Amino acid sequence: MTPSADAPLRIRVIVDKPLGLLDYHVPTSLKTDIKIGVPVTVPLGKQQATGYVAELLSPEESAPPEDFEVKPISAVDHTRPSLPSNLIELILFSADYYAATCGEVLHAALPAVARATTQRFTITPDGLKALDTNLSEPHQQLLEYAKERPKGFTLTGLTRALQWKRASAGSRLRQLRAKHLIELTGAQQATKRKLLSYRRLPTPPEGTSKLNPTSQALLHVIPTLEPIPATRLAQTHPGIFSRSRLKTLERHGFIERIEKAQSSNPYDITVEPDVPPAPTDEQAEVIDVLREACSANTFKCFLLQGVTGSGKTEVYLQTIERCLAEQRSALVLVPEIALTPQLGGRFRARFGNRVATFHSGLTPDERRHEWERVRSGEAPIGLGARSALFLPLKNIGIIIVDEEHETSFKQEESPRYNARDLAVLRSKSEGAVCILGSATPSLETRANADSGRYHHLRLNQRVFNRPLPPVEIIPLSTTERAGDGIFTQPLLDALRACLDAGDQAILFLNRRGFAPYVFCKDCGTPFRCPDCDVSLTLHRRRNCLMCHYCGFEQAAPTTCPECESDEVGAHGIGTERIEAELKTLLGDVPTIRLDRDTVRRRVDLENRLNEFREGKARVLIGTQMVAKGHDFPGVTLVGVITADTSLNFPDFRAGERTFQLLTQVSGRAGRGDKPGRVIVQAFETEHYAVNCATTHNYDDFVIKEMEARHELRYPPYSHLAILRFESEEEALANQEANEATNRLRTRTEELGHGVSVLGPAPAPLARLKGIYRVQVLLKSSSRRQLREVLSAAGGKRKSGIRQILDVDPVSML
DNA sequence: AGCACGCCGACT
DNA sequence: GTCGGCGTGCTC
Repeated sequence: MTPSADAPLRIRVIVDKPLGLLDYHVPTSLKTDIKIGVPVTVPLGKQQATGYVAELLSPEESAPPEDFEVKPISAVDHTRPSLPSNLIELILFSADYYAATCGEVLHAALPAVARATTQRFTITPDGLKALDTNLSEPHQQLLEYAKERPKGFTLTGLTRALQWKRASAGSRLRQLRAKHLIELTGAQQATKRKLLSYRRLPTPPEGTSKLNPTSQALLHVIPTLEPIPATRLAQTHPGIFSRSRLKTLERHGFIERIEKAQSSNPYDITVEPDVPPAPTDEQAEVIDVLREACSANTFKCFLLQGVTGSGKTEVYLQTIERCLAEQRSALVLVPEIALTPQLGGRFRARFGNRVATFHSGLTPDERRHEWERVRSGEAPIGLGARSALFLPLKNIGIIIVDEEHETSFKQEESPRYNARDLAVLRSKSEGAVCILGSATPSLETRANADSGRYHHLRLNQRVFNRPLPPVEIIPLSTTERAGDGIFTQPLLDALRACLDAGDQAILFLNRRGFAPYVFCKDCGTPFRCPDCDVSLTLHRRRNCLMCHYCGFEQAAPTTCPECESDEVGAHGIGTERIEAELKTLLGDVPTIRLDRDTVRRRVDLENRLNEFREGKARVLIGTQMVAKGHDFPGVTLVGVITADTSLNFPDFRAGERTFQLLTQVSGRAGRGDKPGRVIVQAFETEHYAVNCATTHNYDDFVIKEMEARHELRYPPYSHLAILRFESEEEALANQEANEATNRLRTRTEELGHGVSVLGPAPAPLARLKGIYRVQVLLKSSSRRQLREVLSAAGGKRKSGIRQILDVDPVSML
């Protein structure tokens, strides 16, 4: 029975604040507009907040509450788009599952697009007069800042510029506003600017010769077909770009200005349409199965396990094609690091502007435009990292998670969601097909495939039947070393042979800097980070010691601060040291180093990888950055300097990570016409994570690793949650952790549940950025029981301490 | 997140 | 004595 038209309507709203659902009632006049997903403006304390309708309560459910007053919503916000109800549902579920507020999830889900408006402030005439009067120093600074910005400024901008805490910046702003020295001038969307794009006109006007050479050059980098945004031109051709030059070109009729960008993904604007290649027999079989599942219109989850180079992307493309043909949309999630224009390029080549891509290189304008293209249905394919999970797609037919084992799908701040797991859930609630793709599936996913919950598909052959490269394993403990001991003789010989043959090589070590341990040779004192529980790494190029966790930096010492000895030693190997040693051993072989020290932004990575691909260097030295997804046809040798660096991490997934990394990096060899070769140096040559990677034997690895997990009751044989307490005061952190543990233990006993409460214990990184970290680990074979126990976790809020709940953690550190 | 309330030190 | 700084708590 439908509620009568005059019955009071009560709703629950997700506001764009870190809060839970809030109740409001709807004035009769607004009733007809109210549906799930509709944007509304609501009174919240003294202010107006923006939010979305999440629930319509039936009259029976909406008994007037005792403890608060239900206010009416102010208005339906017609300036912002509605969200599809399936997205609202996903947000509510995620908040509940990961113990976050739905406001936080909303915030993470919407790219500053349909979100709240940013308030802009300006100085008033009174404010200008008040400068240099007897105001407090911070107030003076604030007014100075405001004076410089007649167009207005935001709280965030102010906070950043003056390096204040947000809270104090806010209260100072409020104080000045109360005195009418600052006023609120607008609450428009922060990015109101139009995206200016330019297109070269096919018929140039008379008198081309009048242009100076620079303008000529600029003219020629402007495409004739698709307009290119001015911002992009500025980035790609900083030498010849200038705003006035563009204006001149426009005035003389060489180019035209387009205000609303037609192609919103200027990043890879020059992609040529491709023709789907004929799939291999193996691919064809898999594509058939997946297409059939898509046409069935019901939820089904697949694990697509394909060795590196087996052509998973082509399988995705051809399966999506079927979905689109059936008028359904597609969502593709890729790990952060793989978010290269390359993959986006392949999708755009196949599907043109039906793809909306999201990566960190987009400006807010572009991001917002892509989001709107998805929402309006113009782009039925959404491609992006983690947060793309929340794209407002309607009628989803397929969700693909590529490299599903990657840990970057898990957000390491609240809301601590795992996009891979939520992808499966979203597929289920949409009746869509889900594909989890990987060469080395996570143990969790593998277990689901083994149990039959997921359907297991395999691609065992590389395209063109290229063999996987043979892997030789060299024991570091017994093999003769060359030079200062980084290279064993066999690896050095292989490297020389590779270079002599005119080929390229990759050297991999998962550790940057020169040496990870620095100490006094006389008294043995190690150099440690003053704020973290880790040792400092020597960076020789920058001549400093660095903490890789907090960024602390100090000049490289020449004497020991304890005993004043001038014998300071450095132990261990980092990528920087490999580069130096290579110079010693091989002379002037051109090398490229790839790690966080040499690659700051995505474009750096792209540029360096391109340089290497084009043969500008012979050896590529790097951390895990070199391991992921790039094709280097010229590479015939991959050398792993120390395979077991990541094996000794105090995390039960250390073995899995090591295996995955080794498999990935091995896959870089032999991707061209020449066969490849991989040499792995290791201390623990007998460890199965090393062993199985060298024999390309995922299945054996899984058997061994599953045994270990089973024995210790770790996932996939249990579900985990970590409750962590962080405080500058060690005692406080311990005390809170103890109290919480007692509450949790009492609860488990009361409920008679099979939930283990382990700890409290210092986190593996017991101190980080000056904060002590104590944690409790909860294990249970039943998710439901785990959740029930966790409900006892919440103590009362206390100052000086932060409590973090991490459901399904991917990192124990 | 923002905003108000309420408690402590440097000024009239 | 008050002003104004920042810590704590609440928002349907």
